[in-house]
Amino acid sequence: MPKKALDGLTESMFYVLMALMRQPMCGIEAADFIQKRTEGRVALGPATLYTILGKFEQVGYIQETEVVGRKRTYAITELGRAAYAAEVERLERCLMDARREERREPLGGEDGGGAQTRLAPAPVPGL
Amino acid sequence: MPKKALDGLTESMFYVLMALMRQPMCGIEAADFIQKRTEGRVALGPATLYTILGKFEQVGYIQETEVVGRKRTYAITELGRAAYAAEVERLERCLMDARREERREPLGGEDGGGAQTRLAPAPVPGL
DNA sequence: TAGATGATATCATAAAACGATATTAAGGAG
DNA sequence: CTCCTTAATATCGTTTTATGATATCATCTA
Repeated sequence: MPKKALDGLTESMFYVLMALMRQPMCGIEAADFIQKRTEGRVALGPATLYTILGKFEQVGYIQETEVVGRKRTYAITELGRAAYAAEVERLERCLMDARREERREPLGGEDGGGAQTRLAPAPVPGL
Repeated sequence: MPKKALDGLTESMFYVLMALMRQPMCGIEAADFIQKRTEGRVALGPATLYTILGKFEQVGYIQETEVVGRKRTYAITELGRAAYAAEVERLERCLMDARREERREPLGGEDGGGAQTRLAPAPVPGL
């Protein structure tokens, strides 16, 4: 979700935080965790992985806690936990909205008198 | 999610499809719908909106069904419905993984004998 | 001294987001 | 018909993220 940085995480970012929620670990360990937790569905290459770790350290979502040789261990911060929680909520809201649509729940807009979406002819299934 | 185009929709894209799932409509109507359905949480500007509509028409997620003056009405296609359904599933999987983590469910990796994630000291809450 | 291995770092390119601004069509007032 | 307003779409330019490929660097082993 470009432009408004980190307002709404990408899937990769979300899983990186999830990994560090579990326990402090290094980049490779996080990538391994993600692959296992998602059963292979999500797999981060090194570029994506370290780009995200760098960004997260910059903004204070994670913190380096140990360096052994080249291996850097990161722990999630309070700010990072908050971002993770916010992201869970965002995902839940998306799904909630989807379910509301399935039920064709009416919209609750400010005014309610919008010009258009008054539930018309019904979606042509033939397309 | 750049690079691998449209593999995993962005939030904006997801809601555009949701709008057209409801009924065929034009860009502005979709934007209005989104703002109402999300209670203002998601608001697309014209640039984002028409970029997405253009892209979606290119890849066949939507189809122009009517042009009245400058107003173009779009309908979702079968391909678009499939993409929407896939996205719902992706979101559900993300949340499922998050819930599994909360419960500290063990990972079910191919081998199970990964080097690291053996659930260690417990996440330091002090950070 | 190599060489293998584990881990991180960077480059270059593509995709997406989005504010700002421009363009265009239709309809109404005079 | 001409001018103005309004609704709707289109495009520019910049920022942010994603990612394959490749490079670097530390540690261990022989």
